[in-house]
Amino acid sequence: MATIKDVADRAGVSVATVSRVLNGRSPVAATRDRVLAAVAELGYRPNVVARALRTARTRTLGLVISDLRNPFFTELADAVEQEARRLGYSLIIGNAGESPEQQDDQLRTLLDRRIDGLMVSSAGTGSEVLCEIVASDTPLVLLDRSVPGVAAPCVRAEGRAALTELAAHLAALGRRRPAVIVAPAGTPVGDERLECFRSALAAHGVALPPERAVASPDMTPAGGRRVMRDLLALPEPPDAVLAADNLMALGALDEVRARGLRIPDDVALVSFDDVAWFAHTDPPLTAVAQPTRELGRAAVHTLLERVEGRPAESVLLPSRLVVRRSCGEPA
Amino acid sequence: MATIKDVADRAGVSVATVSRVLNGRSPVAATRDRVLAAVAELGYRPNVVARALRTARTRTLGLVISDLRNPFFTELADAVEQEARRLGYSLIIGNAGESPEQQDDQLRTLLDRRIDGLMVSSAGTGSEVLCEIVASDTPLVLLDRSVPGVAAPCVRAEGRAALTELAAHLAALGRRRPAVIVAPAGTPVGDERLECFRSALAAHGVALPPERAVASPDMTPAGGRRVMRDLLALPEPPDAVLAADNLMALGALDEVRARGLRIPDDVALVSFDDVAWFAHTDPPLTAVAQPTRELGRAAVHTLLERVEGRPAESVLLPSRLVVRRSCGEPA
DNA sequence: GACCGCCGTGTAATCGATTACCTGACCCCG
DNA sequence: CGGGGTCAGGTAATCGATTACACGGCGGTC
Repeated sequence: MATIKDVADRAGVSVATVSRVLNGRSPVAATRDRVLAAVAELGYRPNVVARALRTARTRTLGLVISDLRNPFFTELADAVEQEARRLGYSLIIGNAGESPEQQDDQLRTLLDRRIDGLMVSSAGTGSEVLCEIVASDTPLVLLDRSVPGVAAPCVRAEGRAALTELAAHLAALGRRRPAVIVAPAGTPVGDERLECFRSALAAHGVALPPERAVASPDMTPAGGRRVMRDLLALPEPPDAVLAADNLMALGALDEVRARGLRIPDDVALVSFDDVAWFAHTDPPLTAVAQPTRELGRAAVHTLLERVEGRPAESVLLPSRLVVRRSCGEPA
Repeated sequence: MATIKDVADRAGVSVATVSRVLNGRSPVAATRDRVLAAVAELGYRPNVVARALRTARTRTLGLVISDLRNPFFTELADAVEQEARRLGYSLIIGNAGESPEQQDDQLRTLLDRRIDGLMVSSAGTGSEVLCEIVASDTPLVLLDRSVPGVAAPCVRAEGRAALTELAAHLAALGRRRPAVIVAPAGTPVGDERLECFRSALAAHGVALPPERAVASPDMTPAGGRRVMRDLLALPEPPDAVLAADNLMALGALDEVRARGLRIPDDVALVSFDDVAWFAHTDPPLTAVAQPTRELGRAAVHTLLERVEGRPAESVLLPSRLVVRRSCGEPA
């Protein structure tokens, strides 16, 4: 593999000149042409490892997500990668698989690779490594999930408007006994969404008592299914269920089907998180859609502000309600 | 951030000694303890960029996949990452988004980062960059999709046994007019699977005429849906359809539903590729399951053979039929 | 007691780039 | 025609690690 020295020899100049040409700091056409010709002939590509060592910049960002196999995060990661690439950065994705230990492992690996900045959609609550990162002032942006005690800008979606709309939608369809399958304990976003939904319902004179807001043990279809079973076993079972995440919604759907109940006739189902698959379920699921791709883009922009030394602020984007058919047809 | 020199100063030894201790080449307990104490006190972590420059090894593998948002590839990527990490390597994932240009872009980026080896699940047919990679003898393994003209070991699944089983399954359920939604042109694996299925059907006296083996324009739900529409418009519409990929199967399912037909009563549907979601569709889809995680693991092992200078061979793993309810209940 | 060999450790070269600093050619002006 | 300014481009230091080589101290052997 050709090095800058080979190019210099071939063009009959010094390595410094080659470097200058390649970085656009040589205005002299004659030498520049010779150098570029040599680059082309040798198929030279700069060694980014050496460059990173010298400049202390890798032009690489890191993204640690809680679960790569969750389609919401897959799309988020894809959006982040595209935007990073568009702006001349590479992205390294680390998958935490919803395990705090694996998350820490991924964080360490990314730090060791001297990435220029880090985005984290944290699994579980505050991590020691995250605090170290803040302390070491590596640019950090929290994505989708804020972490208490970690002072870093957070890019996420809020659901107030969409949940207000959802409450109205359900009320208009005559649903009086809503329930929520809440995210596992320790997800502050989840609590916030719950309160939002509760107050939006109250505005229509509909109550959301604690026994109908049940936390799932984990963010999986199995967890969602379990909670749905418990909800349906209630003396007054719900006539509409909101699941706080797409995987739990899926599990809830399974439980409803397994009991031979029909959606939306017997119970309405809504998911927080819209993923492409929901358009293909039977019936297509009404969902609160987070602006996934915008979140990814905003995260990259916010992070690059920090990378380039400017202060950066948190970003809160609106979600919107996507009405399909899982709550019944509007009149 | 502490460097090896800081550690050396603190421990009162030279950088060479620190390096030797850290790489296990110093058997002397006394100095080793001093060095390790200094490492701990300073929170020293070796600069992998510098190490990579010196040793010309990054302990990083690259994976380029055709579409990150396709759940089959997501799971594949996850499996590859886990196995790589288990063996002490990092993985950088590049998403080609089913675009050959973007694939080439990702390949170049990975080469520039001086990864030790590369796994590619290629979008489209032979790429110039892929040939360059083979020529530059960067260790390369093809994953899931072989590429004609690229001499590299290929790790993929074959479907003979599963398709034979599927043919028997369909025959036993009285399906006489099977059809196939074929992968877009230029996917050799697709043709092979088609032939496999055709001959397996022939063994049961069932024909698969060309008009019932239609290639989709692309690997998307929309493409699958379009082909399904054409198939159902045939004078003799099929009574069982095999889609060559999970996304096309999804589109096919939509079209069947949109027409008010029922699965399996009016038409049976089978997907090549099993993904977690298929257990949650209505009805749950029968599918040919590739051994996704094993494929990922095998790809890493094969690649590391090449990385460590040993010859490596192609791997062909068996698929298996997962019978759910989309072809009808067995008698 | 001298010599040899072994072994632990330090010195310095090296990987491939970037860049501060210096040199020398050329031009312009007085 | 000489001095100073401009500027292209070369020399060499540098980033943080690894590692070949040199060196010195110690122990064993004759």
